Amino acid sequence: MASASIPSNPADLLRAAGIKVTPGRVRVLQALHGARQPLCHGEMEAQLGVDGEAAMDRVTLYRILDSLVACGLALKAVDTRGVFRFSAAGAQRQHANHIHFRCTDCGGVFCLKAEPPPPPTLPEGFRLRRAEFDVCGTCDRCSGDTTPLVPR
Amino acid sequence: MASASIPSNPADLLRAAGIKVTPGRVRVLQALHGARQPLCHGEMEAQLGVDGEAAMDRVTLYRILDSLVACGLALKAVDTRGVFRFSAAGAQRQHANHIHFRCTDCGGVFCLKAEPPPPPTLPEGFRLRRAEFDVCGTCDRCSGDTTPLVPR
DNA sequence: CCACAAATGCAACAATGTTGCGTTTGTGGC
DNA sequence: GCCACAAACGCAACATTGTTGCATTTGTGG
Repeated sequence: MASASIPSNPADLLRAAGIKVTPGRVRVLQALHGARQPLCHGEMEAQLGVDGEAAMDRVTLYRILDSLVACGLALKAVDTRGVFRFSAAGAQRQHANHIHFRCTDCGGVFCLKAEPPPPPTLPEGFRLRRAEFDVCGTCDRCSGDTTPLVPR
Repeated sequence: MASASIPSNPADLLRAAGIKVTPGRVRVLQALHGARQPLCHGEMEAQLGVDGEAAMDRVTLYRILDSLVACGLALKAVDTRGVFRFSAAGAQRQHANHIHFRCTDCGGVFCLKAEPPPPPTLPEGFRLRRAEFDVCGTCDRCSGDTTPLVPR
């Protein structure tokens, strides 16, 4: 097998990003890539404990996550409860060109066909970093059966 | 002047909502209505201190905010730093037909001229509750002076 | 005006995230 | 393979934001 020009295993990703390859970082990156949705700090701690290895220090985990975000290998966001959630960068690339629908009932995320709207023009001096169309409501299953969902 | 059928002062709003009218709640509701953007707990504490009256107990403020949310007089959301922000219910109506730009640096919210994009069509059975165009980056002041903002 | 439930103030606690500092470890150079 | 050094780690302590328990005060209906 020839050497991969597009690195995909955690160690290579870390090397390519220019930060040291440590067991902790490899484990965290693996966990992020294996996750089907962004993980918060606590979930990640639990996840890592399952590996059979000793649980990682809380602060170290925070620092690893920060370093991954800083070098672009991970993304940081905040959920509705105000907790930071981390996801592997690149995981969202496949989710680039369509809109997501979030079910507020079951928490599920669904991909819509529609293209995201173009970013708006900003006033002088403003810099756009991210523009996201946040669409939420209830999915087909959750809409159907029970919840009247406070129409007020 | 006839009795108002649409109550608008804090005390009447509280009465109409069916919860006790207390000085604290009136003050908080006034602050919320006077605010040009959602306030976090700390900002509200500061705001209330300015009134000349004694600052309110931290826990009491939390509970007042919760009670206002519970009876529908206030709305609770979470900002990018993971902090809860509260706004007067109805206050968002005047903010309905344009896009908001959120500065990730100073936390400020700015109103853009552009109209919000039309809501996407949903698959069968899905119910839309909210569609919001979330635009963020750095405002003119924060973009200008200091931060290189990790261009990497 | 009274009684009672609701609201408040205080203290303590809980969850999440950060800082300082001494020790360990990955990495480049030999 | 070995060394030195900076980066990463582990630990302890701290900071911020939000919550819970409980005794006291206060708004409201009668």
